[in-house]
Amino acid sequence: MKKRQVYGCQAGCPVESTLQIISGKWKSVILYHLFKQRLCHFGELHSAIADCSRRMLALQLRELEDDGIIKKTIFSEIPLRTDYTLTEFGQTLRPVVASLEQWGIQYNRKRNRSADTQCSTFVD
Amino acid sequence: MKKRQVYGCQAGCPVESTLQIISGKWKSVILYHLFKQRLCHFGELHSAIADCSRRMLALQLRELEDDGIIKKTIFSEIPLRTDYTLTEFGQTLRPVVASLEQWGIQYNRKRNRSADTQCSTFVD
DNA sequence: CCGCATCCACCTAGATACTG
DNA sequence: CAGTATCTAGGTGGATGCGG
Repeated sequence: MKKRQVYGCQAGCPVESTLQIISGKWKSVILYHLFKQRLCHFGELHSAIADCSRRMLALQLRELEDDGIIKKTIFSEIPLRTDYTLTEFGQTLRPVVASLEQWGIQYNRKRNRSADTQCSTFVD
Repeated sequence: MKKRQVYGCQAGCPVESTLQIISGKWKSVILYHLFKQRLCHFGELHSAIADCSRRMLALQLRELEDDGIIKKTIFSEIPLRTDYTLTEFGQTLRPVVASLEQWGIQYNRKRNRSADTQCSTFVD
C-alpha cells in the first residue's frame, strides 16, 4: 500500500537501516517528546511541535506505529483522546535520540550564549 | 539562494537543531563513511552509497560543507580528484553517528541472524 | 573524474472540509 | 479532540549534457 523503502540498505549499512526507521521529517522530534514525557496525547505533541501540521503528525505517528516503535491507545470518550507511548522496541532508540538531543544542546549553546534556559534533558 | 530552514527550532528544541544540520537524506550516511575512513574521494563515497545519485551526493556534500561539517580539497589534476574530510566541528558529530550505527547493527542482527558479517564499526 | 545547469515527472505536504 | 480524504502548488530528485 504505502511507499517507504527509501534506503536500499546496501551491504547492510547500519546507518541506512536506522534511517529507514527514524528518518521521517518529524519522527525523532516526536520520539524526543515521548522520551521526555513517557506518554503524550495527540494534542500535546501537536502543540509541542508547532511547525508540524495535524496531517503530518498523524502520518508520522502512523509510520512509527507500523514499525512497532510506538503504541497508540484510543479512548472513545467525548471529547476524543488518544495516548501514545513507546513500545519496548521503541525504548531501544533512547540512546539515539539522546545523542541527537545532546548535540543539539551544545549546538544551541554555541549559537546563542544567552539562551541557557533550554528544555530540560531526559538523560538522567 | 537556497531553501533550507526546515525546522523552526521552536523553543530551542535541541533535537530540531540537530536535525536542521544532519537531516538531509544522505548526510548521516556520508558522515558515517567519513568517520570510518577519515578521508574520502567523491567516487569512493559514490560507490559506497550506491543508491545516492551523483547529483544528490554533490548537493548533500555541498550543504555539509556550507554548514562547516566537512572540508573539501580540490586537486585540479587530470583526472580530477576531490578529498572530503571532517572539520573539527564535524568531528563533534561522532557520537551521534556512532549511535545511529550502533542501533542499526542491533537492528540488522535482529532481522537477519545469519548476517553476522556486517561492516566493521568505527567505534573503537 | 568531479560537479553544476537545465529540464521535467513525481511526490510531498499544506489547506480545507468532513466524520466519530 | 483525533484523524482522514481530497485537491493542488511547489519542492525534490533523476536524466542528461557541458565544462574544468
